[in-house]
Amino acid sequence: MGELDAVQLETELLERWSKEGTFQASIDARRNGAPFIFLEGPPTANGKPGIHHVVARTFKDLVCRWKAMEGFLVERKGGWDTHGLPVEIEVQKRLDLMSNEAIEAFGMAEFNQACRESVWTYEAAWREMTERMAYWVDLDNPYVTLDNNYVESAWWALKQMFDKGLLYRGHKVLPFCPQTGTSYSSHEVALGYKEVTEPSVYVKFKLVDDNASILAWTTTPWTLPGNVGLAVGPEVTYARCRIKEAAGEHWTGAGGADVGEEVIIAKDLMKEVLRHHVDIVEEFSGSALVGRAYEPLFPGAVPRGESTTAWTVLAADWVTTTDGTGVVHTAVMYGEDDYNLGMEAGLPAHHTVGMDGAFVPGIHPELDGRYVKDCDATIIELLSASGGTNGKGPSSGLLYREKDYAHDYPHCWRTDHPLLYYAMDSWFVRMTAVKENLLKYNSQVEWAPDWVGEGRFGEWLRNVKDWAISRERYWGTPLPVWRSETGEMKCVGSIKELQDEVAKANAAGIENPACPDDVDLHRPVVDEFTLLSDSGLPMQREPFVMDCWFDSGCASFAQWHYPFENEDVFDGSFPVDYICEGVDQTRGWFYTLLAVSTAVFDEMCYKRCLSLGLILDAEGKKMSKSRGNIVDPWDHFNREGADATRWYMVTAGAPWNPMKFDPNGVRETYAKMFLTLWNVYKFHADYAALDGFDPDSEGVAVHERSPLDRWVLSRLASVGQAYHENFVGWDFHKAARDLEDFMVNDVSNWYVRRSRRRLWDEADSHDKLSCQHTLHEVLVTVCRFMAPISPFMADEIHRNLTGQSVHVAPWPAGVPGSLEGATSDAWDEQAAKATATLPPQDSDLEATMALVRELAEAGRRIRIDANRRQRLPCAQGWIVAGPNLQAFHDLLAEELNVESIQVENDLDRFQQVELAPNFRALAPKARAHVNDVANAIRSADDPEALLAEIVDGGAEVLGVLVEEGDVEIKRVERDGFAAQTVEMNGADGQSLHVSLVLDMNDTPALLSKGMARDITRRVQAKRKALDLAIEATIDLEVWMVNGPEMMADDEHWVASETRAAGCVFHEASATPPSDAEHFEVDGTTVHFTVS
RNA sequence: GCGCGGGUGGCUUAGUCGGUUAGAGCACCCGGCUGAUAACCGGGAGGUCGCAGGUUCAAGUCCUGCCUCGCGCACCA
Repeated sequence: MGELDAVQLETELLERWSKEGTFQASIDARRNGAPFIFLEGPPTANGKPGIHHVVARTFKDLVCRWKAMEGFLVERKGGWDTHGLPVEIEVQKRLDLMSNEAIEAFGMAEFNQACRESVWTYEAAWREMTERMAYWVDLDNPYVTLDNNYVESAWWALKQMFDKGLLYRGHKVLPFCPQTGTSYSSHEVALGYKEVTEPSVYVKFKLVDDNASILAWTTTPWTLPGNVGLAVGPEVTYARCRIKEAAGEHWTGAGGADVGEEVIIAKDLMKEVLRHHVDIVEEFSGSALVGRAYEPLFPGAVPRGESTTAWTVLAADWVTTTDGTGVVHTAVMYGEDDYNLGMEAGLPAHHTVGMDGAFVPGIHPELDGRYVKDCDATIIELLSASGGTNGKGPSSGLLYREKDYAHDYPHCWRTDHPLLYYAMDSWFVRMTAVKENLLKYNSQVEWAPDWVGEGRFGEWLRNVKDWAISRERYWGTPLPVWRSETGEMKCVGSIKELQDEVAKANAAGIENPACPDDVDLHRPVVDEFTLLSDSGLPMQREPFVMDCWFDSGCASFAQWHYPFENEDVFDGSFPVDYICEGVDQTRGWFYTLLAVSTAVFDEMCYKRCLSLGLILDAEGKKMSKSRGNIVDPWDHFNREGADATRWYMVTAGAPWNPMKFDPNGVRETYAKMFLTLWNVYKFHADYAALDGFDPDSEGVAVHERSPLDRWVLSRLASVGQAYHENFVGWDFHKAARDLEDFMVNDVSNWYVRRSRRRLWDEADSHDKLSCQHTLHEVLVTVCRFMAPISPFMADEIHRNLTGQSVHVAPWPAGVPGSLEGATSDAWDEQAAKATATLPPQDSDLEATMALVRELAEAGRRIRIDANRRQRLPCAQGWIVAGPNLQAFHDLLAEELNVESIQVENDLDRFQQVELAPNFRALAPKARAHVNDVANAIRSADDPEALLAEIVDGGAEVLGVLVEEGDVEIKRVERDGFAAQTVEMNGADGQSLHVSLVLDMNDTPALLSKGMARDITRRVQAKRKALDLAIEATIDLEVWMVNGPEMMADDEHWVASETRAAGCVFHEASATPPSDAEHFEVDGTTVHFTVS
């Protein structure tokens, strides 16, 4: 029997699949089926694939394969995400172009060319991984987001939005990364929150015409030079406090206040903020402060311009007293609320910080030109100086306190630098205008798990913000909007339109480069076109590219170059049936798909979405390059194979739960599921070959087969049915765990073990044929069920058994996709049943066999308790109570090693009654006494008598009338017998107590027989050690010291079992040769030689 | 801070409507069985079911608070 080499098996199959075109065949075979549309979330190929990609691809693949087996037509177009910041950053690192200036000096065209190439860096690695793991997807005709066709479709979509008024140009405060020079949308920001501890400061804003200062708090000292206002809550109560005495020694950090100095702060926050003993001089509401002027902290940093409200106190109803001082420092350009308030109140809008993240000249000699995040200490120092930064503060300076403040702050998801909130020009999609539709379509999606859709994703949609889609970058889908000086705008939705507009501009005398049909829709090419506005002005393209999430959000139609081509294909495949990605895509792809389809088509995009949990390492830590705990899928592909890796990933837990990837788990899966399956198959195949078994020959009707056969077939049907239902409910892990358990425990450890002797029979027999058919049917069906999860071994075995690939085989639970009028939206159970191929179920038989197996185990326990070795037979075994097991008496006798099985009808001979309280029934009657009553029942002196009384109308126990339903009657073996009792659930739901009793008396015949078995076992082991062929014959000689009298029949039995042509049992006086094997059992020493 | 999902022997995990002694696998120990595979069977050791309260005759399960891990939201001053 050949050893299993899973890796070789798989690589050979891969070759075969590729030679035979099995993937295509599996699609073609369902050409007439109803379509099931899968949409691939495009990965970027400029990073190496890891084990988490294998997980996602396994779940994508298994659903597609499953649906295909159900008869659906499942085409699977691959895709690549090729634009965006990740690509640019890779290239920037490689070419050492760490700023936008550097890129422009290098040349935008050259830079973008480098990006275009960089995108494919790991394509080969992705392809190899994809093929090796058997993810069936069409990588030869994928959609690629950088293709002109794809970009053109994206342009078309933008124009739809533009025409609907959903695309607009705005000026907003956005999270901005000075390193990459670009702002981010909220879903990108969400990728980069990190907890940081930074100095926060309480600053005194000295009032003009008053000695008091208003205290305000900020966590971003770098925004202080930009301060132009203070916001107070009009309803909030503020207190004017006078410092009573100097602070104690516990003061830490910079800042302070002199005795007699006065500060204004929200009354509720005095305790929180003030570190001095103070007297409250006065209390007033915030509105009393409104309009008061204060001294600018950095005079001259912001020009006053026309503003009359600059450096005064303003009212804002969003000011709270949950933290800070109840006074909000307002720097118009660096906070969303600040900006809105500033616009309302007419504060000067002036940048104190450049796009490079450094202070602009003229702020302060010590700050100008420095990166703002490096200036915290300097600013604190400047404020603390006597008189403060403006020289008009108190002698204690303008800083009251500094305090380290820990909070989550957004960081650039690519460069890890802190983001700055920064007012800038940007383009937006008005998602807030279609919020209701987003919610409506989301509610129609079948989410797995459902709480992601309702909870996490729903939450996100309820808080939806306009989508900032423009990026001040180079490599991406260019924003197709041209704009004139006066703000006239035109959005271009196709190449044709661009050509028309260029022609129009050229006709008006504008000079433009050529615009051929294959014009590259990227920067800088498109930047060079100047178009003509309706009023005759030149228009330049808005110099942005799109958020790359917008690209992938267009995948459902842009993959088909819709609407320029493939209109019918698109119409037939939208919305898609199924997508599957990691839960981290909730705000990524899951959102952008829905956002685009809602804005463009006013429709949902996907009907079902499987959201996968994160992949953690064996310790439960997130896998990341920096931690170095990434698992390389090839470690397992090359050791246990892709089958075991995939099966492990599916069985490790619910798909949406975080998965701890334990390399040892893969090994375990291999040893259990795949070795077992393979050996069962080999067992079948070897005998089938030996006997010339033909599965297509006339079989044996199931009802004519042995109970063992009917049992395993019934189990197959039960497990298969549940397997299918678990698939439908997304519980792939439960399905696979149950199938594995069935394979290992029911098929291998019981059915095959019990059937071995049936196949040894060298003559053709009805029973042998039944067994072969049964095993054949079990294996074929198991292979079909497991094929979606682990497609290799299932195919190998299926091909060998049927001559056909499992991947074109039908799903055993039915093939609804092939039925007339089928849709992918619902499993038509009635219709599908007609095509199901599961064998008949017999639940009584399953329950009976469960009992038989328990009795067999009970027998082993009895022997251990009684210290009787397994191979020494017992004369007799009694089965007490329970159902009729006649059909299994032979089997049990063999398992138990007893000469005969008898049914004992007199229960009392071997069993006694035990009573247990039924709390559910008893509790309402006995109430607080239930435990006392329960104990009384349990410890009754004479349970039989008590039971009789209960049955006879009820017994009074501690004042409670105990009736039949109040107790559970348990029958257990009587003390003093070699017996065990097992419990089973009868067909009527009653629990039955069945005892097994073994006769422990020895007779010469039993001792002889037992010895024969021991000798046989040793000789067989020796044969195996000598590596003899199964049919090889031997000569056997046996010597015994202190042995039992051997019966002639037993000696013959030993000879025949061990295929001993010559077999000699020597007289007790004979001396064995010195090289004889020997062993000892129950006081007998046995020597033997095999030759 | 708010929301979601977790926390059950060394590890992985099951646990229904609240019901008697919390179930399995891996690893470990002892024993058995085997022409049966990296197998199988029996037994053992190993559990304050995150912590603390509460409801109840009875809580891994329900309620409240807290701790902790992960994820998400808000992060504002």
